[in-house]
Amino acid sequence: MLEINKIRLNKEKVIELLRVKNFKAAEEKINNLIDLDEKKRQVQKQLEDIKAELNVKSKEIGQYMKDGSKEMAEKAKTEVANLKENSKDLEKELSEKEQEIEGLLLSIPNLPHSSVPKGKTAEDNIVEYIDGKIPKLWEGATPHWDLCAKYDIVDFELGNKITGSGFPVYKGKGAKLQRALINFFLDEAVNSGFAEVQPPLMVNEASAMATGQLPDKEGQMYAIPLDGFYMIPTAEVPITNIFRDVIVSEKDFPICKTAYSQCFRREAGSYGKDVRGLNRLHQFDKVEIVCIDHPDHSYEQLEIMKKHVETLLHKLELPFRVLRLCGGDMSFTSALTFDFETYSVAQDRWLEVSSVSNFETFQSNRLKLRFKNQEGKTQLAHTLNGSALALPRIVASLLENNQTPEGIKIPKALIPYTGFEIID
RNA sequence: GGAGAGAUGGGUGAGUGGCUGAAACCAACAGUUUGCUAAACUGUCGUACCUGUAACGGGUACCGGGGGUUCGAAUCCCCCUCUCUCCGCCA
Repeated sequence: MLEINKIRLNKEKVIELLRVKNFKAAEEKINNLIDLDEKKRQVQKQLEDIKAELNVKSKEIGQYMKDGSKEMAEKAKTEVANLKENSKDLEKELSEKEQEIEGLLLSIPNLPHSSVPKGKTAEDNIVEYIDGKIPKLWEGATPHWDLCAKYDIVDFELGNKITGSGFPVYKGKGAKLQRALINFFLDEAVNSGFAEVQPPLMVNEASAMATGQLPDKEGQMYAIPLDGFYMIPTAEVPITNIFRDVIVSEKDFPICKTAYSQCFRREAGSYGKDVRGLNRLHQFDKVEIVCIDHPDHSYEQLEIMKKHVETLLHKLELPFRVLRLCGGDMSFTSALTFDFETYSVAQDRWLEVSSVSNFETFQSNRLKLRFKNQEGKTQLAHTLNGSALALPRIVASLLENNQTPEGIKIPKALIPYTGFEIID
């Protein structure tokens, strides 16, 4: 959520930046917002003046009662009654205005960083660089879903029976590979200075609201209405909520956390080859990294996080490219996002395996995550997060790229974790 | 799931209708003293919003959350959430 005061002070700039994000009706909404805010403040001032008077009068009544001057007290009481009548309408108006403003603010996306390219769709993203060699496959090479069946390591049909599509059952070496990747990613993150946490997989409404899943993305999450909980779509939600309503100490920056969790996404509306095999699941595993940092240093931290993801992909020996997302393809909450995509040879396509973003103060404003700056004032911190990494597409790429007539070769870095060198 | 107790500022904890934005202690921060550390002493020490002065000023709200009673609520009433203790169940 953007800060109303900043919008007020930089109206033109805000509108201009919202256009980069292809936000429709930017000018109209911002004007409306500023107008509402102006009126709200007028009403608030009137109301508070009345309340101040009420408070004074109430104290006087107390004094009259003590002195025994009943008449004076009664007189003051009628005066107070009138004031109260006026304040009721104002109070109603104020809360209406506040709700309207809140609603509007929630509907406005984060402002893009100055380096974000203009553009509407994924086509307009900028390829920053491509890293690694794309392997040549042997003649009998097939997409990962065939390999999963061939080696009996991921069973989609069985998952369909137990739950439904998008809930695969990992078996044998497939299950072990999952465990290996999770441990590998966690160990790497911890070695890079991220503190490990194991958060709940369900969150309450307040948490989902604070990180922006609610109200707009409600349909993306699995809900448990009986208890008012939501299954987490990413560990970002519980980890970031550690810092909800918290004032951190400036000397603790950067605060870096990592967590493994399973993630649950309804992915309503997805279909076709995009969702085949491991490409898109309703339940999947991911190791997430989250950082909280000082506004002056958050973009340096973003680079550190990018480097970390790069290192993981190098160690897994996967070819990848890094995209700087354009305004139209970025998420609602992000100010700058880099996507990492591995090349999955048998499918002949790039698969998104990580997304690393700086949210600046967009999340922390709703979270009320602040720190005391050097002048002793509280100020919103910057939040960042990234996947490091999401498993299914990594598995897809590993299976496809490393397939040989003898079986699927495990990258060196992973062998200590799997305990085997080949899936056959 | 049953019974009871409770929720106050960073922490402990006082406060049952106006003198309480909230005692006291601890922690923290700043200063004085000291050869350094420690101790002692002095001071500061919640958040948000509105307003804006020559002024570090003025105002409003907040004592788990929401609603109510009252001229006036941390204090009384109702609902909810959470915590603790005992019992039950259980990996």
